[in-house]
Amino acid sequence: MTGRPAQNRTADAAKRKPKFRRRAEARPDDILDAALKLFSIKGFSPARMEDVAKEAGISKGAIYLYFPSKKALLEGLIRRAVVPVADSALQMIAAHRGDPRPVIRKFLTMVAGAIKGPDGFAVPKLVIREAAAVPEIARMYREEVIDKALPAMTGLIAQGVEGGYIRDVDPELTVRTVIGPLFMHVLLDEVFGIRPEDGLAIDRLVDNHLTILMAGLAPERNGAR
Amino acid sequence: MTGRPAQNRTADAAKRKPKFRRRAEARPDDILDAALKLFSIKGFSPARMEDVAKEAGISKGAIYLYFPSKKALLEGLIRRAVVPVADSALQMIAAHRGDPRPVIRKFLTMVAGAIKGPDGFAVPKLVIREAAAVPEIARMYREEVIDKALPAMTGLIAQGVEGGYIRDVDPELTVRTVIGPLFMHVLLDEVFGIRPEDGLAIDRLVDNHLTILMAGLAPERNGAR
Amino acid sequence: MTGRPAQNRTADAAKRKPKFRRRAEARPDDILDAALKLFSIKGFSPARMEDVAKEAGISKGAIYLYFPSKKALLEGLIRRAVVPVADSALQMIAAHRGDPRPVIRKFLTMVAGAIKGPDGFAVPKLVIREAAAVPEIARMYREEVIDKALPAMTGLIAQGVEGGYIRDVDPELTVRTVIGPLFMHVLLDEVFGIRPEDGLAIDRLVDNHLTILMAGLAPERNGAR
Amino acid sequence: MTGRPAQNRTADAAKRKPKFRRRAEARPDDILDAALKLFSIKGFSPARMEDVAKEAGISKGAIYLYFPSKKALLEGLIRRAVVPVADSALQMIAAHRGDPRPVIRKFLTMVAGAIKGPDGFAVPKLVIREAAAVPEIARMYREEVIDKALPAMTGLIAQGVEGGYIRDVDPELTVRTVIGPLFMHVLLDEVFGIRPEDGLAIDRLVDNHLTILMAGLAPERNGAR
DNA sequence: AATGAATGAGGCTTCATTCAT
DNA sequence: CATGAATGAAGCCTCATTCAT
Repeated sequence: MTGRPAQNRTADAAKRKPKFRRRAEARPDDILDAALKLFSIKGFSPARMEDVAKEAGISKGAIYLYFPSKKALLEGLIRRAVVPVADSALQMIAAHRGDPRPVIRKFLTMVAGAIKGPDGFAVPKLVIREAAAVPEIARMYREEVIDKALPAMTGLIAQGVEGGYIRDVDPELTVRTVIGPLFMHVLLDEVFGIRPEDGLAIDRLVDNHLTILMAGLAPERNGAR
Repeated sequence: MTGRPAQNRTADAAKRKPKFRRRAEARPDDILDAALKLFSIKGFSPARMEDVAKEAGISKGAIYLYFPSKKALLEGLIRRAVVPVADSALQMIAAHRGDPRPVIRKFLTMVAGAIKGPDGFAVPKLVIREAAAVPEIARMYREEVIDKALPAMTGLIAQGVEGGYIRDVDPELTVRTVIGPLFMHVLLDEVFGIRPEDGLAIDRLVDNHLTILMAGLAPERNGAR
Repeated sequence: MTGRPAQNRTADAAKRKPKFRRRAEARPDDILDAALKLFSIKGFSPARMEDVAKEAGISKGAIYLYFPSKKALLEGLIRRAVVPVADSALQMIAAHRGDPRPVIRKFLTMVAGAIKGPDGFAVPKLVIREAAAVPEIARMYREEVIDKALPAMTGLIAQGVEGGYIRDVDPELTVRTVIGPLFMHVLLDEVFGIRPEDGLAIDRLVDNHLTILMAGLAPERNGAR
Repeated sequence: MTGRPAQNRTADAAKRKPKFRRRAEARPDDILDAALKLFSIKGFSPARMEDVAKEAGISKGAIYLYFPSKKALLEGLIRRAVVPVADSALQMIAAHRGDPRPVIRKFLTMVAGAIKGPDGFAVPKLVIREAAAVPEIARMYREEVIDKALPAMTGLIAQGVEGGYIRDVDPELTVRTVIGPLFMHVLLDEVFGIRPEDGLAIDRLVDNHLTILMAGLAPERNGAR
């Protein structure tokens, strides 16, 4: 759950290519954009440095002016995407008091928004794919994203249970129920191309999920079950 | 959501190797076991045929007696895992009439059981990883698993809504809410090593999720919303 | 001072090449022969593995079946050449008692013989060239050859001085006078193509050198100097 | 046997670099100094132009303002070192009449002096290393140094023999006996780090060698041998 | 004149695949 | 059937050289 703006410098670079030599400016970012694209399409290992270079509008060797190795490219990719997440959304959650359900609603909406953009899910998907082979990126992503987001949500739910806003559930496991559906929705789309007829429909997904979730988390009326 | 019955011949083969010449039958399955293991650990592309051979207790060349290429190994892997799923569980679902919620409960429990075993999630994870690079396996898995399971569940929910057993939700999207949490739970475990303190706890996860889910799907008491 | 027989398997291999695949036998030695040749001609760094392979009559990849890297090839080269030297000639020297001058004569003749063959000096020359860049080979050659030969000669001379067979010289430095000329002779030939009109004439060189050396080492007649 | 007068501007340049922009003159010499240092340490081929530039305190591109290629750098190096030798010492030798042994003594002392300085042997060693790969430098060094020094010494000895100052030896081969030990001494030091306990001790080496050499060259007393 | 970013040919090494045994 | 030596295409990375600034 991250995403990155990724300005399309790539296209511009391609146009300027006719010139024999080019000049510096935002090269590392261009390269990371290109790498993200190709690693996403072909996977880290099969993607060729030459293709990344071409996509970035530079030469093979130029990449090594900014990144010492292919693996460093991957790590740089994750690192760049991971930084902004850290503090932005989570303050809101951790600081909350009172009924946590509006916060949950806001959180899911926010995540949905981040994912909707083009390649909004590219980095997480890449992490999932390559985590087994490149443990560093799994660790980095875990430490910077998961280990911050998950406890925040868990705490929010725990506090909701204590405050009587939420039925007596296991907070740690309930987090899966909260975000799992959103995750699954995107994965079905990204991996198998499975999506509702009217496009990604991520807003409708969140709405539908929230309807069920809120009812499901609501404290039992009297004691019925 | 599959798993592979394929008994762990791998380990046995390795043990017997030094002694007796390996048995002549069941070779392809041994190879697929080895391939699954190595593709899971290192990824498809970085895994070497030689390692697969060693893991299977045979020679490099012997693999090619049964599989024409590395890619065929991957496809064979998916195909093997995919076949049994097809018909087993889904009949139950498609055939159902009446309150669908017990079926949902049974379904999730069943899937949880399949995943719990060692490498019960290996194949789906492999599909997720390699789908972008090897479209064939994405297609195959989609056609054989997803396109059977998803509509079955969707129909079950739709019918539940019609029958008044389930609140008025979008069946297609609700499927994500039903199975997403289970999926997320396993992925957190497999990719990041994140799991509850008492182990995978997949049964507790299902219990907790079902509690929320059933309450969330229950028809509104009178008509409020 | 070493040399190696180096049977010309190379040529034969070339003839057999028309066959698509070849069989194993003395492959590592063939490869070392080829490597020695090419490293000698072009130097270690500029020599290409592909050329070594071609010279050896095999494919690029086949080299790596026997040697893990280019550097290992160089080290293997030195190691192979170095082993035989160790014990052969030096026993004679170390064991000697009495007038050492006949032994010196024998020693120089022996070394001259070893050098005379084709490429008899190839390995030492390679060591000299690459020692600065690949310290391992310098160390290996030093430990296996120099550190055995030099002390043996030094001891021989020291004992000759003590026994009154040799004038009062510094044994450690005199070793340079004993073998330096032979060394210089070969180097002039190998590096600059400078040799007497009648070919390498190494026997004549030794004769001439011995004449001077023996007179030079002889104890002073009465006491003059 | 040469050495290079070229004052060690290298070290100075490095020190001044951070402060003032470097002086505009004498750049080529700085570059050659840097090149000599790096070629000596790593060898011609492995040494990188960038490192040479850094060592010289200038930029990569600046080298190409003075030398058209890496090879030209090597050749320039040799050429610079070679010029002074040509005329200086050899006049003395060629012009000599009478007993040549004092001249030999003077010559060896002179060469020893040239070698003693830091890197006094760097160029010859470089020539030896790269001669096989870059024939131009071998030829140049030969023509400018060897072909001048060797015949001069040969002639000196020949004349000594004719004049009865030296025993009846082959002048061409005797040259090896005269200078070989000095050469060997330095090579043992430079290549293998082998030197007498009290340092290079090149003066003692020359003394010891001369003792033997003079006695060895002296005409036979009456006829004994 | 000087810089150093950029290029791209080329080298080492890997590994899927073949095939002689 | 099985083996594993051998092949050779291909990938990562280096670095001499160029040239826009």
